[in-house]
Amino acid sequence: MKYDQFKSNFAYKGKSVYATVFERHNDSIKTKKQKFAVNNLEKIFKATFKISSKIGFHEMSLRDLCRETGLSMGGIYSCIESKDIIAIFVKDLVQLVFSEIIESALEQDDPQQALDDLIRHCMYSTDILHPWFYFLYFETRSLPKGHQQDSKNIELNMIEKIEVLISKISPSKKAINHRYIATMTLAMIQERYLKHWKYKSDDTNIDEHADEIIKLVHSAISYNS
Amino acid sequence: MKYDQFKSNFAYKGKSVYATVFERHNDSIKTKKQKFAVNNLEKIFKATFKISSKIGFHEMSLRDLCRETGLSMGGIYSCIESKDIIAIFVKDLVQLVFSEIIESALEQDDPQQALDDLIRHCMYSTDILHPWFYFLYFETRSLPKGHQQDSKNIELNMIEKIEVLISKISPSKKAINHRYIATMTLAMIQERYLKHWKYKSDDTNIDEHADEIIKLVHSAISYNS
DNA sequence: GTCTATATTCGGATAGAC
DNA sequence: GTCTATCCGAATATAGAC
Repeated sequence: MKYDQFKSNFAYKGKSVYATVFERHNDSIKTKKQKFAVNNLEKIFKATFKISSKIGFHEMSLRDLCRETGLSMGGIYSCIESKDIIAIFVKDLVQLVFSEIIESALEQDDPQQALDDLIRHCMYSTDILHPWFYFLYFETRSLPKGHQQDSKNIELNMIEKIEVLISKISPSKKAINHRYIATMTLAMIQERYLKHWKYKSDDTNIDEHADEIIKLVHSAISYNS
Repeated sequence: MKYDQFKSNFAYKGKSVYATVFERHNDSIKTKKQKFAVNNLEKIFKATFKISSKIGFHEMSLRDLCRETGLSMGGIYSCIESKDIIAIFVKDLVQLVFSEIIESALEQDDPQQALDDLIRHCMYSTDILHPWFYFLYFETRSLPKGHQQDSKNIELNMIEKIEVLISKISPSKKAINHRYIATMTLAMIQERYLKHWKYKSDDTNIDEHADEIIKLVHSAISYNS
């Protein structure tokens, strides 16, 4: 399944992301009407990602956020109970998306196909939800203490799943350590969304990029000497 | 040249890093006696790295810095003219170290050996100066606008040099794009110092880790199909 | 060269009108 | 549900004593 097809089936694109956030956290959101809340959440997240990507989450003041969203302080606080909770909502959504990607890729029996799908779907979802994944990576330190380990576990869990698949593909020990290949696979996937500025003007599209990563992983798995 | 030998020849370890900072920036440092300045710079940088790695540079207040260094506000400001300049000094040192690593590795004629050395020396120097490189990666956004591009250029320059070496090793076009392999090589090097928390309790030492990266790069260069 | 004390600005958060 | 006005603590930076 290539990018276009993946995207058309993807549950978290457009407005539906904010609806998901609202449904998962409506206990802490003062505004109870979904229509109002989703509309403001969209403004708040888009503005947060825009400003934070330039200067960082902590340096972004709520007055910056008012200016960018067009909302007032009161309007902001009707959707979020504190500044911190914006980052927590992001972590929660990223966690949800990755867990669904993993679950879906592991449904099939062929480990080779499962690995390729996992790599592809990670790349596609981190592209569609780029600001969310980018934010979480760079702002994990801004999360309240209890949530920071969650963020690291999202990554460790993904590496573990990749490692298991590699070991199924190549049961005998090869030249390059499997855990190590798994770690590097994720690092290569992250490279694209973390260094977005490198790829904006690039002619390599995301399908080709995924192909290159998959080839590189295959070459590492089968490497001898 | 393995880690221990590299480290014993390395110019920027221990106190000499702070002496380098002082020499390169003494025009903006009020304290003119090297002995005093170097001593305080050491305290300031160590404290900055410790606090920033946990909560981020912007969230670190100068009062935090006073507490951690044992210096007063006046003592801090005798060595740095503003908070921002701490980050600028870091960028400057990282730039210096990488440019010397590149220059030294490219002195030899064999491109295969030069590439292996470049990878190894990047890994070793980013390990020895871990807090400096880690800080620059995560705090590039905290740099004053004019300095942010410098930071990105350090990375782009390294990738370019790696790409040239790969193309010398493998002049004919192979299955995986050379620019792409170069980009991934740097991403793999960075993986270790960016996710330090993964490797603290790991039994893989840095020489073995460098070996694995070099094997993986070789496998990518020679991959067919 | 280093300290304490202070000026001044700006942050997150809230109360109450509409 | 959204706005304006305001509280209060904390931030960077400086002035002047020692």
